[in-house]
Amino acid sequence: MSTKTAIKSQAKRLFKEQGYIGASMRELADAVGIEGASLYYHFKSKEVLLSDICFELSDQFFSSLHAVSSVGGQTADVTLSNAMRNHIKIVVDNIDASAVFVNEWRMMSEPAKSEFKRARRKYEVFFKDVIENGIQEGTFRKDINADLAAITILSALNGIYTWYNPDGDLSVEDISTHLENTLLNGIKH
Amino acid sequence: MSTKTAIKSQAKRLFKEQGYIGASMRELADAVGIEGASLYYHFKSKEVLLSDICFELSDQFFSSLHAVSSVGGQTADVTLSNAMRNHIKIVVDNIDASAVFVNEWRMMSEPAKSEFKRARRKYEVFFKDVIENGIQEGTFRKDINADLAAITILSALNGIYTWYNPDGDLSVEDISTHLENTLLNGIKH
DNA sequence: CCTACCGATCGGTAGG
DNA sequence: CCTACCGATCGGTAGG
Repeated sequence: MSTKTAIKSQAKRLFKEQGYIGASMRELADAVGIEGASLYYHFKSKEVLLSDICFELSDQFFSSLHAVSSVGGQTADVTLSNAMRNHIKIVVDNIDASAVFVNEWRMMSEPAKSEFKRARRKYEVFFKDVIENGIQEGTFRKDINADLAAITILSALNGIYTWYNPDGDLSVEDISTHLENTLLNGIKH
Repeated sequence: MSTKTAIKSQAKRLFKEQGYIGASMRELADAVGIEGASLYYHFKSKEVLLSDICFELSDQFFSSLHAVSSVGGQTADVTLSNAMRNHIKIVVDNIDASAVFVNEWRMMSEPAKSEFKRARRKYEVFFKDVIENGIQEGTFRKDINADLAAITILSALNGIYTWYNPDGDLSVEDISTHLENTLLNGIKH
């Protein structure tokens, strides 16, 4: 693993554990095994490190949507289920980066911050549109607010990083099945 | 409003906007209209401010549970619905504090941090127990994982602070109805 | 609640 | 990738 990759990897962990501002560049350098000043050979600033981490994950989320929407002729519930499962897998495979993505993006300055917000909104709108299609198809109930449902679902999926234990006995498959069930079918009989 | 109350109120806003570590005591003092050093007359340290904010909201959540469980003879779906609605109202009425509660509690040091985690887990377990009761009653489906469902529901409810707009056209009642519907009944027909 | 102050630490740069 | 360094800012205290 290159030094640059090692820096990014440790940055994800430290930004998650102590927050972007709480984690110092010296501490990061220590974790990697170099001097503080040497970090600036690899990254122009602390903030570039933050935006790299956030947009790297954002790109993964959009790749997933691209894969999901390139499969045509599915009913909305299948499309939504696929998008959710992909999202869950990305979060579980990138727990530290997900925490940064969810919590620390606000610390970016402009114009990166606005770009990030636009991307995140676009992602939410994809989910909203799938749900709206499902309502028109008759797959989903017509009394639901598609935008609110999309945000609710994504909140629950993004929350996974707060409780997921990589050493626990829940597989990605288990989590996907249960969350999909709860959010799409509800818990009532 | 007393100075102490004003400090806490501004601290909620600043901790939300800039994170606990990113918000400085000088900035907080400016927002209140006093000198930085004067804050220490009202609060022993920055961290006491943080834990006060977190535990104040935690207390509100537990008061709500107490009210919910003192009403006996309800089926689990009604109990869960009441607990969810109360939770949503507390979040919406305390948007800034909710952001701190969800994101910044990790910055507390021991023993407050462990105490906070225990309280939060106890709260989750209440939800889990209600769901388990509902499964045994036959109110809820028996193939759901009660603990996972509880955490999923609370993730979605806690996420409200990230998108709720106090000046928007969604009332607390609207939000409660839609989220309850989505999470308890699912979005499928 | 203020003035005056302090040691510690921060992100970042110069020059090699 | 390191040594040496810098201005700025931090949370907090002393004494009034």
